[in-house]
Amino acid sequence: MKPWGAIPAPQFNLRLTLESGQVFHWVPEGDGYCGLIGERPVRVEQVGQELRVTPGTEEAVARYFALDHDLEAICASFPADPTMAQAAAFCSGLRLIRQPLWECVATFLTSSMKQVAHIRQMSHALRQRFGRSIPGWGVAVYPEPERLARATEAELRGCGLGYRAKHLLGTARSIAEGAVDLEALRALDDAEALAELCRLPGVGPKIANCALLFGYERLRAFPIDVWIERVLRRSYFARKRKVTAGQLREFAANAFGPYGGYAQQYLFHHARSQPRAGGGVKTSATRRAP
DNA sequence: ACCCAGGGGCAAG
DNA sequence: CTTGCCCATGGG
Repeated sequence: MKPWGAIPAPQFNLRLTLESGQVFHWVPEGDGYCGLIGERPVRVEQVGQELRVTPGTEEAVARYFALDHDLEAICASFPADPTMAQAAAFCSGLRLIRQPLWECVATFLTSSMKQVAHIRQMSHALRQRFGRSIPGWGVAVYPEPERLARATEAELRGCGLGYRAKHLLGTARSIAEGAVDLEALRALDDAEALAELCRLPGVGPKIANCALLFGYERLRAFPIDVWIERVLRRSYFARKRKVTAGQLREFAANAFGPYGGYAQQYLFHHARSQPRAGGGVKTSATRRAP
């Protein structure tokens, strides 16, 4: 009997998906990754068009990595332009992960102004310090809002959060005391859910859209950060001088269709993987030219 | 609408 | 080793 469960995974690229800035707690191990899906420890490795996973986690893994998303239909819905085509080709097999809500909101809250390496460090520090640890497993469960609500700002700063400590504490308390109910937001439309998320301290339009996209599976959500802003200005507003944030938002909402979030993720990851584009090199996959 | 604090890893000097 | 870059949110 095989020591793993097998899942067919056509049109899927595990490495690309896990290293595209969606989640920050998976640890490379051998030719695969160890991590958690919610509270469940999982090891996953891709061999060709098959995933080999911890036995019993097949269903959770398939759902987490959204293997049911129809990538062909999604890519076919994108606007037909060279920028989009290049990004889609570069990101072939990249899927949007279905993340647990609280973990998603909290992690993206801490991501503001931070590079991937540091977001990863903060995530692991918070997990180790406040989360339930699993014997024999290198990654601990992300701490519940109730647990973080009992922490002090100084303790959170001790996890490397800096000024984000205050925001995470405030947000954890809002949720722990029921001022905002993340589960209940599932019933709202995109705009209403966005507004509710923005009530949380440290959560603005960018992070709220990340939560909509990665947590609530609102595949139209289009988070705009400076990387995406550069792509949009360069590729879609090349002739215009003054383009306001509002114009960019409006354009993004209309031009990329029902799967705009996928388009955004592909444009984002492609842009960040270009060597020295815009000065900062951020992803672990990028390397400087010799 | 504009301006700037804030924080620490990391690349560059 | 030291300097400067990164770049979301909130508050003035």
